[in-house]
Amino acid sequence: MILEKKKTFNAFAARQGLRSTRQRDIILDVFLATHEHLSVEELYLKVKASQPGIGQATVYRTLKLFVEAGLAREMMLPDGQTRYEHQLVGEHHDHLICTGCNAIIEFEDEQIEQLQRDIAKRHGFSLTAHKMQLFGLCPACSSKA
Amino acid sequence: MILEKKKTFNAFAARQGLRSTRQRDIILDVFLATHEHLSVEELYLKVKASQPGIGQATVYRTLKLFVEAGLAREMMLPDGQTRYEHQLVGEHHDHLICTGCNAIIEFEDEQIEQLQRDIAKRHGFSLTAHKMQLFGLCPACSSKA
DNA sequence: CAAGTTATTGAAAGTCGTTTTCAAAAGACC
DNA sequence: GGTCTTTTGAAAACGACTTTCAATAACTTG
Ligand SMILES: [Mn+2]
Ligand SMILES: [Mn+2]
Ligand SMILES: [Zn+2]
Ligand SMILES: [Zn+2]
Repeated sequence: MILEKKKTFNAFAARQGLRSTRQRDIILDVFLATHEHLSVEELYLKVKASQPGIGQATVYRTLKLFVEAGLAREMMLPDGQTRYEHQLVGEHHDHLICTGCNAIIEFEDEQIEQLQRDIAKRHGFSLTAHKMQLFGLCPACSSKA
Repeated sequence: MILEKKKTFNAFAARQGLRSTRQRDIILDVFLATHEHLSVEELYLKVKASQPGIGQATVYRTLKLFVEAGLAREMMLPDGQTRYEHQLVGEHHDHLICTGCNAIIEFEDEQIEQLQRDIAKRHGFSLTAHKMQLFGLCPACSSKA
């Protein structure tokens, strides 16, 4: 699975005439080893553990390549940092976010997706993407408050 | 209606012990005269037309007060600028955005809202807010492409 | 309404995430 | 290896916003 994603990226790189570098390999390994919604800074710190000399700019640049290659998705939470998460082909989910502890729960709701398509259609729009985030307090944070 | 909103703000200001200033009056007037989703910069330029000496920081500060007072809502589009729009008590809408011409269409969908509440409930969350934006091409932009 | 107190203001500096610049280093191809 | 390009890291630049601070304006009180 991880191997498959590496192949996806290598194929993308070849297609784009990108060179294969040690830095991109490490960043890809670190990214694929995570299962969260990490900010560039967080990723950068993890990457530096494997390879101290690596530059922040390279991490920024490389994550954008992952998005182009289709294996990462960019997301913005209200904290003003861009975060990246794995993107599986043909899959999509939205987020339920605890404003107390920043926990993120992923969900899919085909009914909502359909209603969204209906709304777009009603206005003659050709829909290309959407963003939906629900904010509240998770059970633990609710009981604390 | 505009008068009523001014009263809302004055009541808020009184409650908070805020002073009534010429700057806040002008910014409120300009804000209430708009019907779009304006960035701070756009608002600032409009405000400067009425009152050239006014500072950008004052516009930033004042718009936050409007949000606290409940008469404005803050929104973020992917362009990285905070925008403000009118907020009517008890009303809510989401946005359908054309990525071609940046047109914004507002919509409400009680079915989706209900499904969102269901999702939150299913995860034991107490929902406090949500953000939903649909992206695509409006009819005009679709036909161009 | 003058004096005293405190909030507000505008300009400029600071912050923070991100992007760009640029010279050195590394990859690709011969 | 030699040549041509891409990539890299450090540092500077950027852009939206926030903070600082001294001057000014709004209330309060006598
Ligand atoms: Mn996710
Ligand atoms: Mn709106
Ligand atoms: Zn929580
Ligand atoms: Zn359009």
